[in-house]
Amino acid sequence: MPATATLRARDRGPAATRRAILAAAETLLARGGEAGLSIRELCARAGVTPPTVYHHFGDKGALVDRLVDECFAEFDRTFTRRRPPADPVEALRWGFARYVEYGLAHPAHYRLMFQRSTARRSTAAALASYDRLRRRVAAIDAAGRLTAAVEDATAAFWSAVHGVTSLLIAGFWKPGAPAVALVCNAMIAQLTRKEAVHVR
Amino acid sequence: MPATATLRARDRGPAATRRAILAAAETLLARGGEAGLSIRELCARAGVTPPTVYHHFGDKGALVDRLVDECFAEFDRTFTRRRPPADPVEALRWGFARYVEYGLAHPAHYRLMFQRSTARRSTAAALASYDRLRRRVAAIDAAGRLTAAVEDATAAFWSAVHGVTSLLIAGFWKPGAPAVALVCNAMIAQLTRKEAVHVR
DNA sequence: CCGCCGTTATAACGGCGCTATACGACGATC
DNA sequence: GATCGTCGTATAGCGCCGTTATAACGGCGG
Repeated sequence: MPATATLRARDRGPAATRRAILAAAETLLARGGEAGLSIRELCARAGVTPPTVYHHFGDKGALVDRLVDECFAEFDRTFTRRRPPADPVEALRWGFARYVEYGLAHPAHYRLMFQRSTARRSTAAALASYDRLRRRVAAIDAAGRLTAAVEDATAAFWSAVHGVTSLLIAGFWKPGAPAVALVCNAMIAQLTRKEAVHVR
Repeated sequence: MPATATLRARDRGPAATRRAILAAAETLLARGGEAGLSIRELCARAGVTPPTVYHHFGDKGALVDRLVDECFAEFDRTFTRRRPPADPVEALRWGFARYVEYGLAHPAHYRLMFQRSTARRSTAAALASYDRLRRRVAAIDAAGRLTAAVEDATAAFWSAVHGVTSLLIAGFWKPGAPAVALVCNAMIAQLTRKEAVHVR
């Protein structure tokens, strides 16, 4: 039993209550996906009653938005915990591997972040993540090794790695499937080159 | 007002009732996505009461399964309505365009077919669709123009085109975005070749 | 000490998926 | 032609959901 749930909300302070609610939401999401994320079940786990949740977050959608922000924070940590290779193309390949890893480790989180049915506006956290990919691609371009516009290549890379990740998560094939490497390698081979080309 | 809903179920026969239920389900899916697909709302539109639905389909999941089957039938029609180019590689490129077209025309259907949260077993209809793609890829291989194993290349092609389609549907970029063509072209350029290579 | 206001709780509303039960129509049986 | 079983459909209700009107609690400024 989590310690945060043993205390009633009254004896804990608003900030801790917010944290307990988000923590319970994350647990429920991890266990039962978006469908398993129920306000009432969440309240039982967090030692809180529904009006408290609505007081702090407004409605369920807003609560999920905050949860997605936390997911993106953890997603970012996946890329910053370890150092990428110095070579910009290898760094991109390394980033693809981390991306797929995150999806497989947190499938419910991934679905919420990238496949939410109700189209919400992209949060700042999501845009920041996308921008990190763009900077990686820009670094390849700066080295004279990108064969397309930075903006387009970034979108293409994300599309491809998102495609393999979502099908992996959906269970259409297994983690080590050759298709995963095939897609990543094909995109890198086609949109980058081995040697720098100096355009003046 | 649809004619099928003006009659009470009693005066219509079981087969027509089934059809009316599925038709109402499809309308609701198209209008409000999976979340808008409610049994009770569906009943109101089909002129039917809940036990009738459960008598015919078992539960909501099974009803959705049947609906997905119908989606795959329409999906198939997208590829058979028009003739693909004779060249096998161009036929694949043509198929990618039809695939993306279908996703953009029927986003809620697409999500249900390929992004359903509750992982159901793949239906025969879904496997048949995948097999059609595999045959297209096998035709490229038979022409000596595939640079990977048929199985792996098929999975890779699907991953890539699914990636662009789902991000298009999610609204992350617009239909004409360069990334779409970039991904499709990169995959084709990397996994096929222009001229046949005869390996004996 | 009083009153205010942010925070939390009680209890309820309407809608959901689903079902126990009962009723009606139709074909088989005598 | 009357009887009966069976299949299809309807009534009414259960337990869950997200959400909210209302009220009680408790720390803080007066």
